[in-house]
Amino acid sequence: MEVYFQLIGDPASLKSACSELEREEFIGFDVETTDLDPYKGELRLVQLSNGRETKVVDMRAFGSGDELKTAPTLKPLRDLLSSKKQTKIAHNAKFDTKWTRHHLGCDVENIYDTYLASVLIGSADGERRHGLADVVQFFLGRTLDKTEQVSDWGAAELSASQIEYAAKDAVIMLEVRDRLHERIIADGLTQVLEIENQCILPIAQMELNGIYLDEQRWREQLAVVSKKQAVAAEELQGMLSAGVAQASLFGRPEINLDSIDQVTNALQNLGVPVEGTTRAGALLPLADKYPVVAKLLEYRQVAKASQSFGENILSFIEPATGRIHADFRQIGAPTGRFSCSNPNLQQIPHETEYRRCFTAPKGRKLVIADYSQIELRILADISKDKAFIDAFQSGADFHAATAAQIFGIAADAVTPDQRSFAKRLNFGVVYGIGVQRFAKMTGLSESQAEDTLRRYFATYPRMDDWLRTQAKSVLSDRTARTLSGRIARMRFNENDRSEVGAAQRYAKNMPIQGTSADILKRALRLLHDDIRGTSAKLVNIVHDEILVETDAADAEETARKLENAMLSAGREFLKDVPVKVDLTVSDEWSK
DNA sequence: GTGAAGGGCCAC
DNA sequence: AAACGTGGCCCTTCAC
Repeated sequence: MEVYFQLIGDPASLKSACSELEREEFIGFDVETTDLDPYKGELRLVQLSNGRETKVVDMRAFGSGDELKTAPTLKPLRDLLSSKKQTKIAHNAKFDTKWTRHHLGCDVENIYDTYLASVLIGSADGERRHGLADVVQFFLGRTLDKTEQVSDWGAAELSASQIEYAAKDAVIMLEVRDRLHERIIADGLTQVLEIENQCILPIAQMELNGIYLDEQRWREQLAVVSKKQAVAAEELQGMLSAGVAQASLFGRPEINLDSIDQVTNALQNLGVPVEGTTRAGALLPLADKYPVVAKLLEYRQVAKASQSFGENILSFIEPATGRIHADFRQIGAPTGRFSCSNPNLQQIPHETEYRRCFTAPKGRKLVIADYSQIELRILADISKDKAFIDAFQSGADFHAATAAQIFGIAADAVTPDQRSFAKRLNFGVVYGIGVQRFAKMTGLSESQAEDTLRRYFATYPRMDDWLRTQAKSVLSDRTARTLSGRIARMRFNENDRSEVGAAQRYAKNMPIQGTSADILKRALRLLHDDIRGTSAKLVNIVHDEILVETDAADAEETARKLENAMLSAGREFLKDVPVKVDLTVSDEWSK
């Protein structure tokens, strides 16, 4: 395929190129960089295409480092990218957007992400890869050569092949979008794609913002845990060795305490009845009778703490900012939930000792907001169950209300145990819990558990209907959708009871979990638009929780904006159930 | 040496 | 143990 491009290396050419492109409705957009990390590398090329010809801007011609952010000669480029008039089509636009924000100093507006579009379509199609070359192959039936992607973009002189490659990636975006968009419309995915496209900018900004971790506090906590681990390891080693058949010539045989095989073996030699798994839930009943089991559980706990939440997380502190810039995958799960890695900021232990290490720097505050019982509210709204909705509308303690209903007592007579029981039941229902699991969870006999579930579902008959409908329709449909239209396809062998059961539970849970993700993403955009230009910075999200860092003086205003964004987003989806957000303003990520 | 799988466990 | 949904990280084990 012949590629037409113009290499741009002077202000006058850039200006005329940008005014040409201003007249376009769609612009293919791509960048080439010397690193994957905008805090480490250089923005080398910016490519803009109208689908016929590509403008390849050589950024070195306009300055280096921070100069680019303010260079007046780059204003036409900034204006074009931040204009809402033309749609900028990019593949995995979070990447290009981060580089543009950090090196050019502007936001890319009106983004169409062909990567996210392909992922959304793929959820309905089944497994497929979503790299640009894969998408081009699948949707256009053409082969795209990506070998130059990993070439040296820091070279003094870029080769003709490199520039041609750069141009090609941008020019093809328009055609890719056209084909993807036919499927987006046909599959009923326009609303969810809009939510995703609008969410890119907030996430790109959040990754650049990073979150501040008080290294000294973290190290203090780590020291405490490491010491506990050493003590527990020593004690456990001693207790386990007693059961090993023969001591070696060199004294007590060492058991690898992290080896399930070796530990199981040692426990069995001591007469502890372990078979199959050694996970905490299974061992807990044995802990009373066997001190060595209790010690193992203690060791596991501190080992997990010091291994998963120890020194390693400190290595993610970016020297340039002193903060942690994790990777967020916008469609991390088919339900639409985010996933997070390097490090995973969504799995920091809830204990204060850990969370309090994530702090606001001096003069700043953290505004922390989370949706209250959002998944149960979604279930109430989707199922339109009157008693369920009433319980939320009354504003009463929802779990206590459920307890009162299933135990047939007055709301003010509910004991803490009964409330806790109802809470576990409410959560279990969202996951499609069955009689057996519920019985084990609560210690009830199976017939008692069955009876309790029957009473529960009798209390909320329309919810029962909805769950049953989901379980039934998935058998023929093999799909489930959220309120935004996000779709997930299930693959299962209809003759395999456990696979069918899993698909049915997924069909119950996916619309609930996924609608929660829809709402959060919508909230992130509303928040982004409302805090732009203020001291407030998005720093973390954890499924139903948003953390914003702000100047202390602006904390109250930021809190109001965050609450409003979350409530508005929730109300766009939930028509019959009130949305509730809990807010905290603090110096650290804890209450 | 490296990578995948399995087990376990952290979050919501 | 698990017929309770979604992720990622750490460690061991084992194959290449």
